[in-house]
Amino acid sequence: MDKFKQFLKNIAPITDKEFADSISVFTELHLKKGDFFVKQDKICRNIAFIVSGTIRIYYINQKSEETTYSFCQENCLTTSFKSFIFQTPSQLTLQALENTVLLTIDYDKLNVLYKDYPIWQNIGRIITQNEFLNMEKYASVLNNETAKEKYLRLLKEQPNILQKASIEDIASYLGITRRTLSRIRQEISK
Amino acid sequence: MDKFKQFLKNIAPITDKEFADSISVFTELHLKKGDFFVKQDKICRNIAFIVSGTIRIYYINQKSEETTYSFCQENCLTTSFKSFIFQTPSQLTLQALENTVLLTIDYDKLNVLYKDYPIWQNIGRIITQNEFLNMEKYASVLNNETAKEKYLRLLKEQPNILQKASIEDIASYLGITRRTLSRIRQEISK
DNA sequence: ATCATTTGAGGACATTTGTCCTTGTTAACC
DNA sequence: GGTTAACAAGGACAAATGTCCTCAAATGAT
Repeated sequence: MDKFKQFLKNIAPITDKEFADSISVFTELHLKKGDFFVKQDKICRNIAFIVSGTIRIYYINQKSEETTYSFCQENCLTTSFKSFIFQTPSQLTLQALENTVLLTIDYDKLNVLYKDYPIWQNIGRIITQNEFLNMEKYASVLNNETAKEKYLRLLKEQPNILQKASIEDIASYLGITRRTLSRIRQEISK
Repeated sequence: MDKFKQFLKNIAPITDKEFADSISVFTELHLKKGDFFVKQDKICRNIAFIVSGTIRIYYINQKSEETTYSFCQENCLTTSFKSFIFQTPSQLTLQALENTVLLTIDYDKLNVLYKDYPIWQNIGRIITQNEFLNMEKYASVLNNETAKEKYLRLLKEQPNILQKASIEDIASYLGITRRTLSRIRQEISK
């Protein structure tokens, strides 16, 4: 709970009272390794704060290959954004890579918060902005960096992902093949 | 003006009265080919609706190369998003690829609209969402498509960009070199 | 514990892409 | 109108990455 409060306070000046009122509509959800938080083609009803654990988001691309969209870890929010905001079927799948604890809120309850607490409007807007900036950064990396640079960046930014995700998952996140990632790892280990 | 009204109505149900009140705080700006709308390291004070023309957004990457971030055309919004929302120096440069007509509004005036007209809060939120979804799409393309696929996609989605942007600009947008783009174009022309 | 399945490393070769360069063409400027 | 600079095409070779594959180790299930 404290983690979530701190997370929100870093976004907007939510009062303790507002937080206490709000937190009561969140639900704690425990996922086991391999469990799904959102499945493809289902409408994503919830957005979640990750208290602990790791969620892998992926989709099936035009070539029918699984592509990792992102790895979400502790102290981050996770959802199938497009599906959640439009309440349409999700193209993304969200799956726990390890046992994971979430604080979730569903679409209707979030809209009640938006209505009752103006601060939540700010929080919602800022979160969307942050998601945009993250995606912009990711696109810039994909556009400008070599396979090796992208891998080293991931190691630096999410060092523990290596212990949690498979080589396959990481390769598709970086937009390269397993073979290329294997070569890079070999080269680095020297 | 009508173009802009239609654009806004497609986003949120703004009334004719609200539109008439709002439009008065926008400024029409005419850029000649080559003129800058936003320069790197300056704070981006304005957001603009493109009435006609084309804006190229680019940045200098870690290897000191110009990288095209996007091509914005008629009936779209354009700004250096991060710089505008945080009012911090822009990493992006926005330049007209041809004579361009804009409707612009500055940061302070937009915040007045947010305050006075709740509908503008919605518009602002939805625009941010759309920007996110565009960026998500772009990242997905960069991650999954080959050079040729990316080029064909650009041809399909922004066919007239070829007449307006240089091969260099297009190559950096697609994350490939001039040489590769030249080969693709040769192959296609057969 | 045993067997089957999944996963990661890496060989061999093909393909794609990049680098460096030259050339011809177009466009811009005095 | 002639000169210069910018731009696009493409040759030759190098480097990076992908494809297909095998093998060994790790993991999971019975």
